[in-house]
Amino acid sequence: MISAEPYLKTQRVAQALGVSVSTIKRWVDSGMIQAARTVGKHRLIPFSEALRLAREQGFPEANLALLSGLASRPREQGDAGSPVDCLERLLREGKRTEARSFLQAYYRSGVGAVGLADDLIRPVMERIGHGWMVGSLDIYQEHEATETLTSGLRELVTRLGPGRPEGPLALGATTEGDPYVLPGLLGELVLLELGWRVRNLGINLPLRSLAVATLKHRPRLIFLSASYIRNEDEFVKEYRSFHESVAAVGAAVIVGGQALGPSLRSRLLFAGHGDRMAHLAEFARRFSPPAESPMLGDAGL
Amino acid sequence: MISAEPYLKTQRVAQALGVSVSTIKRWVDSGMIQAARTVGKHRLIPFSEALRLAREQGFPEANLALLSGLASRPREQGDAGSPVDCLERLLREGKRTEARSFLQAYYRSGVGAVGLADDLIRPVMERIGHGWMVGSLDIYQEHEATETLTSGLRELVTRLGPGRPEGPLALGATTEGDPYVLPGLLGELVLLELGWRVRNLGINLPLRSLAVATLKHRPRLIFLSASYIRNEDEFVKEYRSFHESVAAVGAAVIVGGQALGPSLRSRLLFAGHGDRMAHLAEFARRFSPPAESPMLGDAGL
DNA sequence: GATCGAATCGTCCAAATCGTCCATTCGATC
DNA sequence: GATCGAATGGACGATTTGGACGATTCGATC
Repeated sequence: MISAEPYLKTQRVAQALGVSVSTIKRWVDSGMIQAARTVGKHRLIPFSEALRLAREQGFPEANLALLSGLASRPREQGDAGSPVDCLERLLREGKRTEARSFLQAYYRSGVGAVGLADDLIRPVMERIGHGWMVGSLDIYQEHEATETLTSGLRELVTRLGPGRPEGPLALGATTEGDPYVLPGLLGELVLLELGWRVRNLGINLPLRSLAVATLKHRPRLIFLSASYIRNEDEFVKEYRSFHESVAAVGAAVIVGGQALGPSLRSRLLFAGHGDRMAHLAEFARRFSPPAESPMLGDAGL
Repeated sequence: MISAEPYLKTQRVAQALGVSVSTIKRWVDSGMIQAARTVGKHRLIPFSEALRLAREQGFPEANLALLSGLASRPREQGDAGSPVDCLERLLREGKRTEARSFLQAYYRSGVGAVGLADDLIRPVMERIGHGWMVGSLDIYQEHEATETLTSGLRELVTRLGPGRPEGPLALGATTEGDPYVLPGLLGELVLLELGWRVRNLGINLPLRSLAVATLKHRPRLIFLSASYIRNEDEFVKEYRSFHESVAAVGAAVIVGGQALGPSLRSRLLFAGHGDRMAHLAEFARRFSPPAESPMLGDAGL
């Protein structure tokens, strides 16, 4: 269960990040952490800010469990094996609540959205997909696994909040005919964690419509997931038209997904491509705080 | 009614501002917050005061709306008209956070899952769908609206929890080729509220696989939503095979969705049919022992 | 109108945070 | 090796906050 505690005090954040209270206070005062103040001048740090800082600064030993008020979970039954093994087992057995708890506990352990996506969810869903192919799993089990993960990820997305109001904007979408929600959700999570504002337009979106949204919202980044493409030639044609709108507003496109093999990619124009969320994160970092954030100027951390 | 209750109690404000109840009481007593009193000395804090405090503390307004589980908003902007009008406007304008808050506030106002589904979400989505048809809305806006509602509904589902362990089991699914997630989520919400355990197998599920799941989990009820059917004859054939499995475990099937017109329905065997969630609820009540409804209170967030 | 659980009341005190100052540490530079 | 600037961690009294307590009020239900 996700803690309902929305704001953290200095000591909590200090413990979580492994620094002193004084340092947290100084970081807040210098603007590195955006925090509100109580009438009595106490600092209130939004959960999302603490989490963003923890990931951005790359605290490997950050005890993110403290951020959520989550006591370190004792090893329960079923925790044997690697995290991937464990989650796969829970999903196969249809243990939704347990799977969701495990998912969120894993996230809290400090791996961040990228680790969650690339090291846990992706391999698990590959295995489940494989099990479905070879017949050891029924379709409904694959559906149920997706449903469970979707539910857990949406909870995390909601928890991370709408993003920083002044953060750069990213649009996310999945191509027409593509029914896979998980990549879009994971992308949203990754970018939220990096301080972006994200509008995830969901699955099965025609590129024409994504172009309209691009012109209207003028994002700095667009992440497009394509796990399935009905007609490649038609897709390429629509993509080129779409890319004109993108160029018009100066946005960057990063594409991903199994459907975009090398041959197809060679016919498209985009700023980045990646199979993993790590690629998306790396890419986004180059685009996120270059101009406006004074926080990186003083600290070469 | 959504627009009643112009005052907030101490606890609400405390949660919204991220401080304790004691602090709110002290602030009111010291005059920092102007508040009225009931005859029994309870503090009544005008929403505008809470809003002012939130601004002074430096929190974005959206946070306040989200965290206070807002049952009422000031009439400043946007709340004019019926709840349907209001939610439609928020969705059209892409105000996700506000729309989600509104959705949840509406639910908390006591209408229950059935009222939420039939009186708010269904008409709103009909309007949005209509706007898309006539071209006043782009596809991405329809997608975004669905995305927003999905997110809000999932949050409610998660909070209603996995259902009572001893409650009767229901399976939910949406037919193959049907991409609409909302009916399934609403059905899940309705049944959870009635004390059922629910396994929602999600969209785009072949009936063959639903049959397998039925044999394995042996539910008492199956709710099947069909907004789109590719091939009616094939569907009828598969449905009959599916219904054998259903009969084998003694489950009841209730079907719904636009795709199931009268002519098609006459060819199918089911225990119930309904266009509205009220039908599903009524039907489910007959199949489950009288259960107290675990309506979600204000303590959810 | 009577009843009952949940929320709030007022009051109290321990605990946490405030701002400030200073010693220490760590690189970079001279 | 010495020096300097920047960042950190800890200590100080003053202030603010959070939680506990029994009594009271609210609100929903019968």
